[in-house]
Amino acid sequence: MNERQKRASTKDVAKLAGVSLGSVSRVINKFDNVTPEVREKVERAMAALDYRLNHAAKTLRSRSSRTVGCMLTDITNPLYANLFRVFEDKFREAGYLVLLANSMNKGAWEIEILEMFRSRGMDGVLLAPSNERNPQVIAAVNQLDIPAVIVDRDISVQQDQVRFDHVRGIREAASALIAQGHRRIAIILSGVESRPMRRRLEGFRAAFAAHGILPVEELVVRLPSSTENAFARVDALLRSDQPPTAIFSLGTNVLGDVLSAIAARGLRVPQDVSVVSMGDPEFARSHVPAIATVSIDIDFAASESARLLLERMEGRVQGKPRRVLIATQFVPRDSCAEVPPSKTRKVSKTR
Amino acid sequence: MNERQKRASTKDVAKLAGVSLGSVSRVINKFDNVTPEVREKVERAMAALDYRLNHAAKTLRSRSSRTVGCMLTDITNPLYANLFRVFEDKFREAGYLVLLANSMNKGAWEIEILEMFRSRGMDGVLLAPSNERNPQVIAAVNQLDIPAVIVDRDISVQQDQVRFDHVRGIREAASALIAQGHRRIAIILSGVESRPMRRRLEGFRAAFAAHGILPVEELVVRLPSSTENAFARVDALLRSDQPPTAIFSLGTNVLGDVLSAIAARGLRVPQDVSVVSMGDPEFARSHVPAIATVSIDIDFAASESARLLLERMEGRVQGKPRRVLIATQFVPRDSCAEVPPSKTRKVSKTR
DNA sequence: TTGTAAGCGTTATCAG
DNA sequence: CTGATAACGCTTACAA
Repeated sequence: MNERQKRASTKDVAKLAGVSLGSVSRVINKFDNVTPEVREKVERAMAALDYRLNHAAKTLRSRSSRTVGCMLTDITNPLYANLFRVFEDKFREAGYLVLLANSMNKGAWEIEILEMFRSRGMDGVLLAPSNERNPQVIAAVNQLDIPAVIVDRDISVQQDQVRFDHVRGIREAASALIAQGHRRIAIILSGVESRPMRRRLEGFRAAFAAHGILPVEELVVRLPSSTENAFARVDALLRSDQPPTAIFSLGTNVLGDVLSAIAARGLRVPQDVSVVSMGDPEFARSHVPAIATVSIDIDFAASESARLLLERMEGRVQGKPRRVLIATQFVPRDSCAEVPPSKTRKVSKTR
Repeated sequence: MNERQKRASTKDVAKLAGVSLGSVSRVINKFDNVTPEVREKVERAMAALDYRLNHAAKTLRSRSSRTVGCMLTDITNPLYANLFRVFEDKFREAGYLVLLANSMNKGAWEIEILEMFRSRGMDGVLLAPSNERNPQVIAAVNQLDIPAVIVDRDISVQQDQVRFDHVRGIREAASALIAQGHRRIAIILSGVESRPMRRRLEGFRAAFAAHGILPVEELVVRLPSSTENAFARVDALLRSDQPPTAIFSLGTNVLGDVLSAIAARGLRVPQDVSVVSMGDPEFARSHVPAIATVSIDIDFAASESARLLLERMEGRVQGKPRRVLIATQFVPRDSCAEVPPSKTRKVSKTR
């Protein structure tokens, strides 16, 4: 790095340009009431001194950091990574910076992060607290005195919220499978107990209920962490006496594991096992056979969150919390088919 | 959110506690020379007023933001997401916050981000500029007057650098395949032209050179973006008159596509096609057959970067730039096998 | 339109 | 060990 010579301040610029501090500030902030001559003198001086605005001073004085905080569970989850990127883009356009903090599912960290957001003077925050049932976390969220938006959580707080209608998409998908004769349907859920997991299971059960039957509880698999490998679990299901005839792959990175486990046992999709995935990645579309999915428009969730938050931050909206519910949709594809007759009989025998 | 009552300052705390401003500051910063009584009075007052440190004021006065910047191409790339997370952890331990900025491969943004880092008073920065050949970006990096570490770039600047020895791992892997009789080896590279891509190709060519032969240029596939789907490209290769007998899958998300394309054509790994992947994800290990990989210890790169940067920031190290080269290694697994005799003949005919 | 000066909330430097 | 006071670099009234 270069020798660290003292950075030029507005005062230095004013002196060199032969104008006052106020004029420099007006030029920096693009005020109208500045004569072209003054503006040019200031700009010349700024260039000559390689002047940079000191953001801390600006924040201190103007009481706005032009920064928003973004608290997620874990950015290595591609869903969150996408959410962040779109959110960052929207705010960049609006002249804000986004500060990312990963809570890694730890309640204590979530509280710490919220403290930090306050201390650092965030103008607004986006929150996806994983500990949505932790009273201390809820209290900390409620005590926030800055605009906030909560993403896809069942948490009862006085802030704007954006949620996915997970139930509907999964219900549609499960219904379709049931209509195709499937009864032994496995569902692989990943991540900690939280809204997405809960709602997906709810939709799953609702589909069975609508057909007057019950899901097979042994086929409900909860992976403790979203990084956990699903291969062994799926493999075990497939080895059992009564293997599933269809599998919901609802974790972030589990589709590959599921397909790999199916192939490893010499089974075929969809002839032996039907598969439904989540989030509609490119991979699912190009796979042969194409994998049916429950689509989740994470980009839309991100931009809606950004919109709600910006409206609050800019004072364009006040009053009671708003709720946005984003639809999810079943996208049927070749990976789902009728249950093979032999398997149907086998199942009917046991019921 | 709650009603926004004016936040308490150190002055308020001092008044309520009946001590001076200086004493409050000493308590906050955990100085030794404070009597227990004073400390307790201050702490009580802070609690009563729900006092929060104003970070902007602290930064302005102390000339340290206790924040480091992290400029990456795109956090949705899992490799970068992991890098960030480990980096963030290390700095959190040291009492710093990490500010993430995605440059999305845009040179103009990279320059803008560097400006922003300066303006916001970063104490240090980690950079992985995608435009490593862009003179303006290089100039901007060189002009930084804060400690910096560059990650895995071929860029000639006066800063500490951490790099992977991509060449070696790929060379080992390619040599192993060549030794198994493979000649038509495809290599799928993703992302923009940059060090990782360049070096991997270099290692690939080096292995052929060592055996006195040349790679088949038509089998070198460059995917323009790291999000681009590789299925169609691999499918096209496999359909050709002279399909590859082995495939290097060196992009971040391409392994799934490669396996899927192979399976879609009814081919088997490794009997028909050998496969080598990159980065050693869990998925590769549990897949049947297990996928050979060129391992890349991204966590180690992140912690080494953090170490180098912290040493500079804390002034423990001065002087000329340091270079860390991190080994990559070929991990052979079942996905690689001898070329089937029929295919060997086919190739030998054409040479 | 421009200049002047106060003050944002902290830390740092002195005396006491 | 504690208190008073001057910065830090900027914005923002208000006065000229």
